[in-house]
Formats: sequence, structure tokens, C-alpha cells
Amino acid sequence: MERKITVTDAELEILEILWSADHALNAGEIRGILNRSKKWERTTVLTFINRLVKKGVICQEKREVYYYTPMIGREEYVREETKHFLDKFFKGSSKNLAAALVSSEALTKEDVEELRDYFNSNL
Amino acid sequence: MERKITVTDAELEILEILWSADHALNAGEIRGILNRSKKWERTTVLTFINRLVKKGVICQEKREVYYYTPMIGREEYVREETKHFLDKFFKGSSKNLAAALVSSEALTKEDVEELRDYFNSNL
DNA sequence: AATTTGTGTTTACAGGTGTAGACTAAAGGT
DNA sequence: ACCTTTAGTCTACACCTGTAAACACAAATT
Repeated sequence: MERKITVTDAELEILEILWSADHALNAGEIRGILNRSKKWERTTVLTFINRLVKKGVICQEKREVYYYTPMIGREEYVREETKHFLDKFFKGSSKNLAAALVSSEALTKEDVEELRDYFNSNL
Repeated sequence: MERKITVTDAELEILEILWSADHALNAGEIRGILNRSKKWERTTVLTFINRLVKKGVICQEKREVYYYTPMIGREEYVREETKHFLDKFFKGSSKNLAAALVSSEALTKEDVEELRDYFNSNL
């Protein structure tokens, strides 16, 4: 079960920015947004962007300056990652999954309620 | 949010074997069990084992031959990984988590029912 | 025209990961 | 006492990842 797409943590930071923009962004814009959390050098950002292009995860469009757009939606990507994660740790034990979700303490009480509602409504 | 413990995919294969054994295993035994799925050379397995020891994830006990035991329980480890995963992709959107779980198609219908029951009983 | 600035490419480099050969030492068989 | 098997260490090597300097070029500014 090899993953077709592989995006590293650093690359994902770039992707997330492109996903949350409603239009193509150029490297400068990406870096501007990134700088709120990361302090990467200009060329570092460029490297990650180029690696994503090479991997076919985003595509570049030449205007006065290159603009980038994701080639895969966040939904789809996250779905893939989720499948991989489930496979890796919870093969055939959704009970354990639920237990791990809850005890991970990454979910608030409201989250748990929301999940309950979700699983009740949506069969 | 840096993970304290980092176990690679290959190392995890070893760990899973130790977790599912109820007693310490030696390298030969580990390799024997592994060989059902992987065809790693003896020294490859040894390398992974040693890296795990170096990382403090398993410990070795010298008898006629070294025996290995995990230093962390699967429960705990998986909980950590789950937290990390949730953080990475579902910060504050458990609704999306649920949707991704279901649409990942890694869950059977029975799994989903089980999850519903779980979230209903356990609040 | 010379200089600064903004944008992009190429190259590098250390540390991690998958993979394993070469070598060594101990244990057992003949 | 030798040879084979078994277990373990050490070294290597290619690719991936995070990180960025060095360099090149076009546009803008002085």
C-alpha cells in the first residue's frame, strides 16, 4: 500500500497556504503568509515550492512572476492520509480508534459530542 | 509540538512484533516472524533493532543472546501518534475528521456502527 | 550607465532512513 | 585443533528532508 503522493511536513505548510487561498499565489505572497509562523529564508521557501511542483502536487503558471495552484484538494489529500493512518494503526479495530481519539486529549468535550451526533445522523 | 519519540516505518514493524509477543524476543525470533511479510536480510533487521535501542524505544537484556522488550506500550504510542495526526489535519474540526474517517473507505459499515455505539455509550 | 532590488536556479550539506555487505567472535560438531 | 553456523558490530551508500548560500538576470532607481 504505497502512497502515490508524498508531501513532507515543510511542503505541507506551503500547500496549506495555497489551499486556504481562493486564488493562485506567487512565491512572495506565500512567503509573506508563512512568515507569520515560520522564519524561513526566501530560497528555502522557493526550494519547497519547486519540490512540490516537481512532485506534481502544485502547478505553476507564468505571468510576470510565477503563480502557484494546488493540483489536489485538501479534502482528497486528507482523505488519503486518513486512510493511510487508519491502516497503519487501526487495522480492523475501530473500537481502538475511537478510544485513541478520545484519550488522545486532542478532542474537546464538544468535539466528542459532535462526533457522536455525526455518527448518529450519518449512517 | 515536537514528537519526543520518532519511530520510522521499518522500525515500527519490529515494534509491532514485540508488542504482540507476551515475552521478550531475540533477533532470530523477530526475524522469523517478520519473514512472513518482509524479506529483510538478517543484518537489516539487526540495524533496525539497534536503532530502536539507541532511541530508547526498546531495551535489550543479555542472556545467551540478546532479548528485546518494548519500553513503551502500543496504547500509549498510538495515542501519541493519534494526537499528532489530529493536530496536523483536523485542528478544531472534528466534523471534518468524522467525514474523513467515513469517506476514507478504510472503515467498514460495521466499523461505523461500532463507532456510533462507542460515542453513544461513552461520554 | 551603474547600482540596488526582486525573482528564480543551482548547488550544497548535514542528519535521517532503508538496505545490506564485510568482518569478528563465540559455540558446536567432527 | 579446524570448520561451520549463529549472533553481533561496523561501515557504507543512496535517497529524502530541512535548510540555505551563491549565483544569475531583469526591472527599477539614482
